[in-house]
Amino acid sequence: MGMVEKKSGSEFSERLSTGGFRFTPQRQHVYDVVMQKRDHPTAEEIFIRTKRTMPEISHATVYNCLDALVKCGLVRQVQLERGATRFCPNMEEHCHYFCDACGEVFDVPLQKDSTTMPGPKGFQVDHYDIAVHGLCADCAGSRKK
Amino acid sequence: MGMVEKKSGSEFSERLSTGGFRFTPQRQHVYDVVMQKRDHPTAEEIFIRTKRTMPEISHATVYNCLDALVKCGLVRQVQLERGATRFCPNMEEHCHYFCDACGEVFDVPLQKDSTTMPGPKGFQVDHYDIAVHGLCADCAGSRKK
DNA sequence: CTATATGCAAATAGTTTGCCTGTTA
DNA sequence: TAACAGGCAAACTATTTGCATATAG
Repeated sequence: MGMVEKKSGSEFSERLSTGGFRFTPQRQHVYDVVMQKRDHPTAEEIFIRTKRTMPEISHATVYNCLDALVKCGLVRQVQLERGATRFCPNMEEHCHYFCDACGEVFDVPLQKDSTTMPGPKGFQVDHYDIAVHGLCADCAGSRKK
Repeated sequence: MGMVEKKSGSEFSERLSTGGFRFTPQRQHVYDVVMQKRDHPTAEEIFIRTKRTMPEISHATVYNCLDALVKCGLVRQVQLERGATRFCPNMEEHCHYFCDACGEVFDVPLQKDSTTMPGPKGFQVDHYDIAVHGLCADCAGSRKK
């Protein structure tokens, strides 16, 4: 489930150059790291994971890579709470159920259609960012006690 | 339009105590400041505005007040981009159209119904947080040139 | 060969914390 | 008169920037 499909090497660099960016091994590594685990890591977490296979990578480069990947539509960026931005490998239209107690994030695919609200005149929509806040089953359960 | 209705003094302190908080003049001031202008200020901006009528207020207190107000359902907190959290006086169900170019925020009321997607089993929804990213009319226009 | 990207370190937000004093209920 | 809230400054976390070097196209 969930079309978290990693782009092949050639499609990856094509996407980069279409976006006006060069291919670099750092960008490839950061991309690989984000696609590898289907969670919602912060830049710091991605930095740590990337260092495992590329110890010389720097903080600034990770931010730079992530920005490039976001601009090319290869990963998504989400703000679920105060503090660190998270990154998401799932480029399918979906929303995030976020547990305010434990921080767990669940991707839920979005059925088309529902998004037919008229916005401000002339607003050119790029993408939707839908988060549902609350308590996950585990946390809701343990609060009842 | 937009039910941005400021609570009366007594209703305000009642809301606070229901949430387990005490009434303080600082909380009142911060609340007044947020309700006064229908925009989406950051904590820093609220700090600056509050200082005008209450020069001795501190940074930490503004954060504390805002947290209390959010927990009591008196203001909303939104994360629209990397960086500072913004606060919103509009407690009506609505979504935010956010211009990625100039940072302008537009509130758009949400018609009920549309939100009938099944989430993760047992997830206890508290609230929805819907942002629409893109370019406002002005910014979309000036890019065409 | 040249624009773009990297690495490093320092700078800058944004937010939180600790500690002591003041105030609310 | 407790428990909670405020003020201040320092600590922390997240992100950005400047600059010299390296590298992709």
